[in-house]
Amino acid sequence: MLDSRKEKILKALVEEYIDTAQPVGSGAIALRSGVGVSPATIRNEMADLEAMGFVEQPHTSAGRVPSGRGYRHYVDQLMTVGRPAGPVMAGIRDLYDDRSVPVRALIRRTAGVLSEMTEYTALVEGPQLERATFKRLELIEVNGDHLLLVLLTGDGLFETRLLECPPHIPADYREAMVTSLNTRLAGRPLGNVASRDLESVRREFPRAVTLVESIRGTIEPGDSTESEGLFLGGTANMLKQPEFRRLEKVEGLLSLLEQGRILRDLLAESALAPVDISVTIGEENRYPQMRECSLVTAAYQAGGQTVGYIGILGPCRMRYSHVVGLITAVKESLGRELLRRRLA
Amino acid sequence: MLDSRKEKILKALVEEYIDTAQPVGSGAIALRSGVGVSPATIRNEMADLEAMGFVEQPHTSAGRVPSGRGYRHYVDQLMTVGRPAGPVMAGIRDLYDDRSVPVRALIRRTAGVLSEMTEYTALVEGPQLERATFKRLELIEVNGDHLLLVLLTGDGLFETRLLECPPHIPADYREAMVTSLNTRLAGRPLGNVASRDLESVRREFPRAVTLVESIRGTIEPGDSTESEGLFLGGTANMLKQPEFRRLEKVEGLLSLLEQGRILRDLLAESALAPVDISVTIGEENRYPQMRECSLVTAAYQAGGQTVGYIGILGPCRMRYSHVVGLITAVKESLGRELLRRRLA
DNA sequence: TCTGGCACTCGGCGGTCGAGAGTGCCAATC
DNA sequence: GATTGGCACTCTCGACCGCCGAGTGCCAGA
Repeated sequence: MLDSRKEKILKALVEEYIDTAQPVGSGAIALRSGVGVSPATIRNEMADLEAMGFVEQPHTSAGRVPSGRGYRHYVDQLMTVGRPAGPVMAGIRDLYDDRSVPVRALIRRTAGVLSEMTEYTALVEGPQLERATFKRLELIEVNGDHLLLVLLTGDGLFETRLLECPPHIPADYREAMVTSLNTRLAGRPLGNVASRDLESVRREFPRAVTLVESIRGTIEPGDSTESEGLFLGGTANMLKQPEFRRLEKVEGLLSLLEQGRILRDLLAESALAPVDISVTIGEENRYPQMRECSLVTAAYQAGGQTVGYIGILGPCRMRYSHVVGLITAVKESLGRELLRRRLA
Repeated sequence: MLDSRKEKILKALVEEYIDTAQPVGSGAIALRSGVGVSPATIRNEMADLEAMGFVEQPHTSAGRVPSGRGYRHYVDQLMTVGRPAGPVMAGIRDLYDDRSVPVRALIRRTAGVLSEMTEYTALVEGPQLERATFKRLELIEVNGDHLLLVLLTGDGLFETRLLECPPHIPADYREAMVTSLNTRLAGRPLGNVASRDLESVRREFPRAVTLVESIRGTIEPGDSTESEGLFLGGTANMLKQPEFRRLEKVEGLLSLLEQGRILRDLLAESALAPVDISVTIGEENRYPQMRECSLVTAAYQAGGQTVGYIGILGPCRMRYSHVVGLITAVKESLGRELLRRRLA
């Protein structure tokens, strides 16, 4: 589609624009691209690129700016992604070397570090109950009328919830019920605990129906309208980008970032794509508030299973190659660490 | 200090400015204050108020704007705080009527609702381990080499942590150690678990020293650099305020809001004041990024004990009476709900 | 096919100007 | 003595204007 000189020019143009945030003129490209022709020739090529929809002119007699299509081509074909530099890799490793830090904190820190390293906004979702499998549950007596429910999952996560304990249930009756639940549900994905199983437990232990009901409420993930386990880092970084100097643009964006539910869907959805790292550019985004942004996402795995998602949100004029390299490194380290914590 | 007419004028001026965000002229006050004198008279009074430092003039021939001192006098002496309207109170009650929602989610929602109701930024800190007392701990065997530590506190909170289990400790030896810990620490504030007690347990059960060490790591609150349990709501609301139209002002502010540690200190510190509700206005704030903001804070109690803090951050031109009324209502409801959840 | 030259276009910047809002002061009035 | 209407003055803000510079498109020549 594009001959090699046009590719070089487009690449130089995108990278120059990423650096400067200013429309790029033919002179700058002549210097930077290394194609060795004069600005006049570049101008002709740029007119072609514009006709093909890869670049745009903010107004006559300004330089060119990459269009959505231009960024897309850059991301898909032109950019070269490298491994992050040594010190950066070291920083990522350091993040995960303290084994006593709880998973939550790990995820939170990951978001913080990613946002610092990129100067964009980072979104990291940690392991979620609804993607885990049931391993075992346990009820701990707290006092006469409260029980603490501890739910252990296959990947070493656990969830605890305080339950009101219906009176007059003997401890051994309760234990028997728990044992029954444990054998029936073992290995089940929590996303769809068959209500059939719960039903039979309920029938088997009629005196504990309300208790079973409470347990169901905990292990069946709710409407997930709460954004537990999703962490943002560097939301204020958006304000540093010159494209968001206009307040009205950034306001809608920041409001969107407060909607945990939407962000989670966004992450999960775009990371579904059959590629390692998914990049959604400008107008490709579903939400109008994000039309001037790009979102780079990836799922991370522990033991071959997706356990969470990572995303970086920045302006379309994002340092894609840097971000993609960084996410790749982080997703691997994070996955590895979670696998390491997985219980035998 | 101020005669009653000046007070009326100052009150009208502050309230008009809160409504309009524009410097207030003598005409507007003549209409609003109800003192029944002409604008010319008001002008004379305003000149006095300016000399006394209660109001300022952005430039000659503009209206007046309240100074920090003016706001202070308004908050301390002039404003009338009422109970929030019926529907608002109902909204607050609704927030807490579902007993199955975990405390974390309750706190998060509180922040969300407060920010919506005020259109400012809400900060809510939930009950913290370090302010709780030790009740009991329990170790649950997860598998051969992991234990789940469950720590119950006096106010019905609990904390769980996964520990690596040192090998070759018989279960009954471990249980004995737990029992010993439980009797020694019962009722202790977690903020300062005496290391003397831990020391004797360590001596008593020499084969479990590493385990005791892990437990100590959990129950002694860490450096609390993590901002667990602090929730923000409506940070994007700051951008709606006309005083933050200048990007550079809001950027530092939003960055500050990302520093959980600082916010927690701020909340705890300002809510220490010997009043129910503390108001910190503009220049009174320690951090320069907050010099154009006011912070209204309160501690909330359950059973006479402070368990957390609430704060509302907005522009100096804040609707103080509304905010104070709202915080009062919320802190009572929230405290009541947490007390209700407290274990017998 | 490439290049240098050249006329053209447009946004940004600084300066000027008039309108409008609100003041301070003064003399008259209650 | 307090209050008031009148009036000149000050200052901001938006509109308007012209200049400058960057960058283009096009063309003729290499």
